[in-house]
Amino acid sequence: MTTKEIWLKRLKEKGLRITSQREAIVDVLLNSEKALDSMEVFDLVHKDHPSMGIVTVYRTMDCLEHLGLLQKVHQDSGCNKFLRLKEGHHHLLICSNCGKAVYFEGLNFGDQFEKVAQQNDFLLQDHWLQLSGLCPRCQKI
Amino acid sequence: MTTKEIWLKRLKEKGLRITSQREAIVDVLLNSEKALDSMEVFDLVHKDHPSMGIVTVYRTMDCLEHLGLLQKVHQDSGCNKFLRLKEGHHHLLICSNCGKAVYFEGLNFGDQFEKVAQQNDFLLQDHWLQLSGLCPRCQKI
DNA sequence: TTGATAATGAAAATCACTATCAATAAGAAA
DNA sequence: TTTCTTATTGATAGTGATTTTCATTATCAA
Repeated sequence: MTTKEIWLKRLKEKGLRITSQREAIVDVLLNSEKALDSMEVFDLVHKDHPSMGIVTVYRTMDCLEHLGLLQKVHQDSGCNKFLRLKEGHHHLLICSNCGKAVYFEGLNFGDQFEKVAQQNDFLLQDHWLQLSGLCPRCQKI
Repeated sequence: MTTKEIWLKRLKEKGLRITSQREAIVDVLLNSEKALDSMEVFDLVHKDHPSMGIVTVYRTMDCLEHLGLLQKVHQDSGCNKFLRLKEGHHHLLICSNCGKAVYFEGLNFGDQFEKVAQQNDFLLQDHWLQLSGLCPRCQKI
């Protein structure tokens, strides 16, 4: 089962309908290696679906986020971009030039974070870690 | 010299003027233990300065950010909140309930971050780490 | 094939923020 | 202190991104 099929199945399970617009938006999101905002998705989708309205993009992105398929990514360039969410625990490495996003695992600072929280009498709930730099391609430019 | 005096001196050094509005805004920011957005600052300042316009708050916050006295803080509740910036390298621990923000030091993951970047052929430029949990007060509620 | 209703697109409304501009006030110089 | 330059202010209008509304359309279960 492809990722697209999984996503569409997820929509169906919630009683939501599969429309050609939603399929087109999902296609764009699954084929992008960087986080996209609604306007960027709209522009990309518009080529094949000239009649699609921007409002449908906003609504669909929102819907996919609520289903846990997309996540918001925070960057200096804005906090309204969405990236396909990867299952499990991981962090993000983002190219500061082109926006390419890579999930990585292997770092586990849980104990240290817990210690810092205790030192400040906080009850730790979550953490947020993101690395930024230049991806291989952008280093060569 | 109080922090307020330092901030006002900083303004003066740049040829900027000390106005009663700016003083009032600085007071609010220095007395807040959580990050505030412009509207929140406006509401707090408005009590003593009913004639102050929201535009002045926007301008002053912007100005203080450029002077390196304030920094933008990203949270689920919004990415337009400002917090007084602490000098040196540090990270933030934020209460998910009341927003109280505490700077902490002592964690240095530079080497590990560098390693992850190399594994992905990225040239590391920056990192962003934030812990969230319940502050002492909010744990008791 | 039908029918209930979810989804769509267009337009209007809202929101946060920015730009414009005449009036005001800070503060350096006289 | 008074004067004068000009930074700052507040009101207003303007902008761009997102949302709400609503009549029309399309999905999909029966």
